[in-house]
Amino acid sequence: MPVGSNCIACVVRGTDCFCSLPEDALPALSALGTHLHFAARERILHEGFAADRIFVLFHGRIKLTASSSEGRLLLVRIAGPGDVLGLADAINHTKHKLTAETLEPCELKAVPRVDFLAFLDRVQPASHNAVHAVAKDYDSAILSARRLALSGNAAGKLASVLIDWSRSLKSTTADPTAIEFSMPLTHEELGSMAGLSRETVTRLLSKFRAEKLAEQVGERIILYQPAKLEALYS
Amino acid sequence: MPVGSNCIACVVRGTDCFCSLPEDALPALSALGTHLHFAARERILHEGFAADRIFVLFHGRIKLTASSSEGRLLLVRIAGPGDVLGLADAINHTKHKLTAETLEPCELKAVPRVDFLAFLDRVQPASHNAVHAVAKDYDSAILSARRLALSGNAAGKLASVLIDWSRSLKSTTADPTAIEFSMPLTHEELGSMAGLSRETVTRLLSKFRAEKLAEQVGERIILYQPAKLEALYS
DNA sequence: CGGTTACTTGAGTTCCGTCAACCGAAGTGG
DNA sequence: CCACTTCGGTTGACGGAACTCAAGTAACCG
Repeated sequence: MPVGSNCIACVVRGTDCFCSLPEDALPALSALGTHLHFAARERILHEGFAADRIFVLFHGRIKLTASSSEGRLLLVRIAGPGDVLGLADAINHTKHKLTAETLEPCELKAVPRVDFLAFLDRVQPASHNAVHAVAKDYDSAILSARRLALSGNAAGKLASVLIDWSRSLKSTTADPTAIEFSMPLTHEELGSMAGLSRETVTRLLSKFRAEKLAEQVGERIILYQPAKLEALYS
Repeated sequence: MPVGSNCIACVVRGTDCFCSLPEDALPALSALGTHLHFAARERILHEGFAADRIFVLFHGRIKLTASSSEGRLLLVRIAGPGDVLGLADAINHTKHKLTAETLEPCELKAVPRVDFLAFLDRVQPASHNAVHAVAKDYDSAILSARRLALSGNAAGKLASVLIDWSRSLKSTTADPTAIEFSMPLTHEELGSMAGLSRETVTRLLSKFRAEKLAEQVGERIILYQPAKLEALYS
């Protein structure tokens, strides 16, 4: 029973996870909200809609995007187990700034906004986790902005996406050797992370392969020379 | 004595201000840290350095920027009275992601990280304000990212900067008439907010003036037709 | 097998960054 | 007071990087 509606027995908890709470506070978290299941490609949050509840993600990955009225898309972050969705906007009582869509079947818990705020007031250490969770959203937003503004050219932007993604997986100190990981995104989605068109992503990945910098095999990415990729932006 | 080292008598407090605390919690805030004065163009925080203290801004404006090693610059936000600087990174104990530089002479209070964390634990309602403050940083980061990624062309990006700035001043519902406000930024700085070159900003402002959309007079900006400007992005 | 979705590659075009020259205002120092 | 510098703004010319359009391929699934 690794993951489930029972927060007390759940093993997802890590330093970076919202559910990391003192033992005696877990029952209160566990009692909150209702457990839900979503299929792949379903929308959880809708940009522009009122933030009347938050979601805690147990299992699966969810992409968070901003969109323009012309259909242009920006992929800000991929959320994983232990992440909270819609927290900042629930606390400020503002409208959602991002749309959330499952990439695969997902398990999550929905908590009405008012219940969650009451929980934060009641269980003191949970405030820590809330700040931490918002700070995590902040980090990814800053990372997106940096990438879009500071990476000189298209190659730099794409390299930045790949490197940042690899960093988000393991916190090992910069290793000079190859890194391989799963990245279940289409070129279109990669493009919307880097602010590039689908075609440009394809062309650049071909170029990276030709130069032995990185390669895409199925849904796995291999970075042969992370250092050289990093040198593309700076 | 409108603004000073005495938090209890200070009038800056507003809904969006970190210093908005219950009466009985103000003395604790007031007792924290040391009061400092900075001249214009001084650096308060340095990107990449350890976040060992936070700053509360009393008076003056401060620009928050990210920079690439090649000298490219992104201006993320202008902080004003009541804002907290470096909060997210202090809480996560990560390095600063932005550089802070005064635009004009500033009064602020420096609080060592550990003292501030202790304060958050001790004074419960302060956690609310902390989340709120981080959420504010989050908002501006998202706004930057949106602008850079979703505004189709240069005109849209610049229009987005102007409109967002005007929105940050007054929360009046969208008024169709002209808006005038002070914007003490050079074209260079405007460019680094929009991800544009200095020359492009000049050209676009000339174009906006010719089309009676907006005008820059000294350090004041007048938006004659906010609606048409908004139509340039979206 | 048809249909869909994603990827690939080429050709044409446009937008904006860069380079360059110039101007006016403000500040500096003798 | 005036020469000098600096900074910010303005405008023109040019070129290149990336977007768009288009056509075709590959993989997958009913």
